[in-house]
Amino acid sequence: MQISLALTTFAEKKWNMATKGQYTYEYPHPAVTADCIVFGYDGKELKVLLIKRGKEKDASTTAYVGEWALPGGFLDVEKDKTIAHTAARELKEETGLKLSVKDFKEVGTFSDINRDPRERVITVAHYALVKLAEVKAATDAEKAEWYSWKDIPHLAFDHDKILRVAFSKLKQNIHFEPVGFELLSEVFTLPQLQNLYESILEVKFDRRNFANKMKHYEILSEVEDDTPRHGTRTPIKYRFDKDNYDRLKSNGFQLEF
Amino acid sequence: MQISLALTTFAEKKWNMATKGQYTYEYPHPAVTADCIVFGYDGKELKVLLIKRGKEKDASTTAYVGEWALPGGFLDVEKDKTIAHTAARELKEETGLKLSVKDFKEVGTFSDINRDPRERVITVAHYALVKLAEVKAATDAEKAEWYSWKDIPHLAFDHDKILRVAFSKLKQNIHFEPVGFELLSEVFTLPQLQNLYESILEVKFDRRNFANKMKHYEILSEVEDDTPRHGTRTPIKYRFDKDNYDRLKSNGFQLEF
DNA sequence: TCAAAAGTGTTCTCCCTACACCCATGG
DNA sequence: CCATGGGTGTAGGGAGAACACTTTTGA
Repeated sequence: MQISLALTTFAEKKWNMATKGQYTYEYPHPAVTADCIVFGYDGKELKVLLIKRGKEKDASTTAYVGEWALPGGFLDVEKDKTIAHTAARELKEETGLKLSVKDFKEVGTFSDINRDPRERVITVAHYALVKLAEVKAATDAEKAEWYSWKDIPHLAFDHDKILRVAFSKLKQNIHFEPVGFELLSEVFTLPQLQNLYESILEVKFDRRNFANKMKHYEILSEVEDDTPRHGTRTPIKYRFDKDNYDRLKSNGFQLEF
Repeated sequence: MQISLALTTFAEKKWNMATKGQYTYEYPHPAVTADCIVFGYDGKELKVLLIKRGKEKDASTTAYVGEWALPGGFLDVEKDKTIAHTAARELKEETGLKLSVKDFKEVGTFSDINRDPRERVITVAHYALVKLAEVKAATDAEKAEWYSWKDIPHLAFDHDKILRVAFSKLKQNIHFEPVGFELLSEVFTLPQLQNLYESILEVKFDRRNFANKMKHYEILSEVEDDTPRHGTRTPIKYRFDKDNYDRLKSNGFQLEF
């Protein structure tokens, strides 16, 4: 719906400009976009959702055609209640992924005067954390692709920089946010949780210490498995204890690593 | 310079609109502003720099005339290299305070569709920390006023909300940033430093534990006073040991409170 | 003279860290 | 059968938290 509107606007640009003086201001305005950094985790690696630019837009008005980029697009001045709504709407349009507005956390504003060759464009970057297993089917493989964090291609515009900043924000927020909740599937193992923290924080932890600390927080509860474990080779499955987590959080807690 | 340009644009709005079709886009663009939250500390209380709106602009085009607000203003699409440059430029124009672009830390974007009654305006809030004693003389008392944090009046637009968010960002960043360096005058006392941390974190510390911890970091050095202290009633003066602080910081340290 | 402000040191506890062995599975 | 992956417990050290008394000055 929104896509077709954007397409029309772009396609009609030439005669619009000549015949209608559509939107006029007494001093220059920048264009404003929202970009999305969607992080996913498959139990092994941290991943990011990227799109290939220009597949379906008029190439003459689209920069960086054929390059990989972060999903995102222009603020709808009349309809988007906030810039986070822009992020959610554009993500849906470009990748099929439907997230709630409050799943987006603001990363920051990128406003370098020449960051877009077409006109002055200011972008507000947002990141979101998703359970990869649960959303993979919902992402439109025609347009979007999940890239391993360690294997990201060069991106269009200043999106390389935006991605780096988004990752460092995630790295900071991991101390205050329930990152595990949001990235892991509902049932997970301790090694998976540890690997996730190690991926984001870019450090290695001692297995025993990590397990001790996690147990100490009392936010994990064992999932009783149908198949009784014989050895220790197959890891124990856990799920988050949301009640305990919420109680900790409301007391102003902080995950320390 | 920029002020006169803005004034002209505003004053000429009516006939500009009619005679010139100045800046036209094929789809609507929002206006973009930068707002500044300047925190200062006088050794007793945390303060914020506010301006009174509309004293010198055409009232018919200015919203919230006569109310207090955060300093800030519109992005100059052609000249401001980044939105932080907007913040620095507008702060200078509106309050006389001249800060470097890198003194501003981004707080976030405020984009509610109705936050400005005139047109869609998105603002990027920035905070800055200044040594109140050193800049007080430089702020234009005609236009701007320093308000104690505990005594802030109701503000125009959504600036109340912006201020709250800025303060909570400051509260977070205090764990990673040398807030003392930036807010305290060069020479200060331990009680002042403690009071500053208590003001920002909204907690009380035990005097002895606070002193122990600070000494342990080895980032304070005593300033030998000309007048030898008789009793303990007059506090010892310190300055920051920048070398030690930088060394700690480069090793990835974190102030814990 | 009394209240308020500032300096100082010790003990206890808890959490973080370092560290090694066993078991089961799959190749 | 051996390499890999996963589970588990303990001892030591360091840092945070709790805690009281003395001195001086200003009211």
